[in-house]
Amino acid sequence: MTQKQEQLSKNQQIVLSIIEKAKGPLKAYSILYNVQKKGIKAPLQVYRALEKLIEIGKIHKIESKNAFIVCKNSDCEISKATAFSICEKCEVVDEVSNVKLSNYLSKFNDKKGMKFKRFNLEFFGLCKRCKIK
Amino acid sequence: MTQKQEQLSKNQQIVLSIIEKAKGPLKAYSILYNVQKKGIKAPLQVYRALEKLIEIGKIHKIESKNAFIVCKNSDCEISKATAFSICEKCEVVDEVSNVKLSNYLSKFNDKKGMKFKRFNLEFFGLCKRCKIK
DNA sequence: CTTAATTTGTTATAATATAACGTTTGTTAT
DNA sequence: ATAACAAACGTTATATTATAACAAATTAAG
Ligand SMILES: [Zn+2]
Ligand SMILES: [Zn+2]
Ligand SMILES: [Zn+2]
Ligand SMILES: [Zn+2]
Repeated sequence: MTQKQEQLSKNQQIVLSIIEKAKGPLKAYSILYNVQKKGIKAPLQVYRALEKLIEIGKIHKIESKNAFIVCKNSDCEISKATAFSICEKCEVVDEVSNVKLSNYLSKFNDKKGMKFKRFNLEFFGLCKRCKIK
Repeated sequence: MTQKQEQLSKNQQIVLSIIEKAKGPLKAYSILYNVQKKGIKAPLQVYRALEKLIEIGKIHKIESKNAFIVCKNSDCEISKATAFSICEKCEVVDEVSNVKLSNYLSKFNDKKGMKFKRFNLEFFGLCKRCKIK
């Protein structure tokens, strides 16, 4: 009987729950400070948990910010197709869930004969709130 | 009489020429080692040049690799719309130049009322050479 | 139980990037 | 030309992000 549902380890659970509670992306060392009371003492423990959580699609890394955010789309086809909107002023980040966009990019083919397995897209601009001000 | 063509400073020229000569993306400290014979001694001198070169669209940052590559599309509308293909095996990086893709993404609108000014897209996969092996 | 794989704990260090300061150089307008 | 301003420079120190290396503990499977 194959275990389909990945079982998270203790550290993985701790790190995930911090990221889930956060309103926006968290940086690795900010996560570290937040979990030190729970027994996680070293950066590596955080980074290892992050690595696994990304791998199984529970969280994503916002590359332009070196920060980590929970996946809001039931695990994004295991992180193969990710898109985010990022406000350049207030830094609010939101995961873009648009099937058309996702399909368009997933089907996109390079002229050079390269077959893409994965993409990450980051949009930048001003969010509704910041536009008004 | 307004100076339309940006004139690069000495350090900016040095850093740009290193990046232009490179076959792929270069990391900041690798650039630093390469230019130490030319009088640039400190990381900040490199980072400042990189910042300006990005701003004027001469180079781009590959966010997932923390590396810098020359723009191959006559300065990419001043870096407002960038896309790259990245081989996960040999790490070769290529700038994707596709007008349809660029238009599609430039016109993409968020449901949340956010107007995007800029995007960066990174595709991952195996390049032609690496697929064969 | 045994073996292999994963996860953990720990120390140290590598790699990436910016703060703060004062100086120099380049541009613009008088 | 020179005063005023902005941009670029040089330098030192430090902050931030991430991984190497190794041993111990835990878990999953046969
Ligand atoms: Zn997601
Ligand atoms: Zn905002
Ligand atoms: Zn370009
Ligand atoms: Zn390749």
